[in-house]
Amino acid sequence: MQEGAQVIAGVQGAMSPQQLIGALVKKGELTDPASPRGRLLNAAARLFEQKGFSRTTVRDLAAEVGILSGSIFHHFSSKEQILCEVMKEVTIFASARMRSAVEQAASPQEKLRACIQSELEAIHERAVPGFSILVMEWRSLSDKSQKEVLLLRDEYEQIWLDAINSAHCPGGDATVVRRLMVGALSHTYSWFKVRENGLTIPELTDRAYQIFAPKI
Amino acid sequence: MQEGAQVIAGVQGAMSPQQLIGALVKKGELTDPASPRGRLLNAAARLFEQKGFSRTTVRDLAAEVGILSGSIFHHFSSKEQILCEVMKEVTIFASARMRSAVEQAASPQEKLRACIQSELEAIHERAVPGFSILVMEWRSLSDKSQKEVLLLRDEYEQIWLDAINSAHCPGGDATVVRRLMVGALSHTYSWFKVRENGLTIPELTDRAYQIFAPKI
DNA sequence: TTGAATACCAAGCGCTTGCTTGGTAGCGTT
DNA sequence: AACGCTACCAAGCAAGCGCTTGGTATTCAA
Repeated sequence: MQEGAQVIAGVQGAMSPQQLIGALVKKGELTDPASPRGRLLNAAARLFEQKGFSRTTVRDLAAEVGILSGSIFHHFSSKEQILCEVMKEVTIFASARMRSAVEQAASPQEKLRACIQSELEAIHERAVPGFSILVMEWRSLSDKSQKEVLLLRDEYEQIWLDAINSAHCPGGDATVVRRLMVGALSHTYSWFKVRENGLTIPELTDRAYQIFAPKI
Repeated sequence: MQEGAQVIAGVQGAMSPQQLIGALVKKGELTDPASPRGRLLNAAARLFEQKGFSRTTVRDLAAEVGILSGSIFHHFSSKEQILCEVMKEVTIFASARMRSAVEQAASPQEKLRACIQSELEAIHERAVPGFSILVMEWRSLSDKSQKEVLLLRDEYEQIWLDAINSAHCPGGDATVVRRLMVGALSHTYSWFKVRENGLTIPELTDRAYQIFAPKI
């Protein structure tokens, strides 16, 4: 059993989101989504993403999980701490997801494409609920919390930078390219809808790849 | 003198922001920034951009122009209306600015480059204070206000779409390309700083152009 | 000289906000 | 049976919020 899980973990791309979450929970890197704290974090991720951090009240959040607002502060010390914890867990999960997607890809070009698709899936599928919060609500965090999240964020960005460098994208150094790309991709949250019978995520990935990847 | 101004207006790219604002005020399209209402709108644009709409209180805004909070509602019916008016005036000004920049450019490629540079200047120079609000605070507007702003926004976007189409950018239809671009460019607000002795705006324009324009 | 319009003050209302406090029900351990 | 721990409720506080009301000083046209 353990060995079987190891094998599956080796080909992580084949892991379902639930499997990946389970593995990360076991390692103690994520909060169990079935626990009271975990349910609060998931609900907060959804609400902060839908309505924005400052337009979400602790009463909204409490109602979402079926408790009273005061009870939230048995699990968290402040509303801002909830945002911080959400961002940290979202980052950890998105990193693990993208790393496994990149590992599955063979060529540098495919790795870059995997990054793009992984981030788009994180934003639009249920893959990583709350991912867009990372960009949209950054200013709602205190300086102290920003530093905490940034430590985890660096891992995530390093995967991107490696992919961009290896693929030899145009537009100068990888940092600038990545920053332009994170803007382009995260902004899709406000206009791209999966359900409409228009663009699909793989198609949108293609468009972005055509733009950012080197044209031969 | 008047003729001289006319000549300069003909080559509108040479107009200073103050001249352009003056012309638009004369046409009744913008509020006079020297009027009480105009000073409130300018202060609101600065504050909403710096701190975000919901983190800016009417008391903050009142203090910024040196009046009491209640006096604001002599000029506006609600805080949200202020945001709406700011967005409308910002859009009108940015449209006029970009149109003149595009008219000055000769080739389709130069027109696209002019669009990119104009939008980056709008975001980062004092050129169009509050421009980033258009993207960042969109969700803070009511549906009704969104429609009002959208009418003006369409003009602005049409300039972009024409430029993208004429320049034959990769990445499929112009609408998607523009949407990826607006994300990339507006997100620069949170990482690009003019003062640092790093990238300049023309240099950043080049990077973005290299990415989005067709490579030969 | 009067009257209307503009721009603002002074005071505060009603509501919502994040958060606190004191207490309790359920549960597993000893 | 007694304990301690977790998870929660019930009630509400203090502060801050957008906004209202009634009144005043200044300006300018009639």
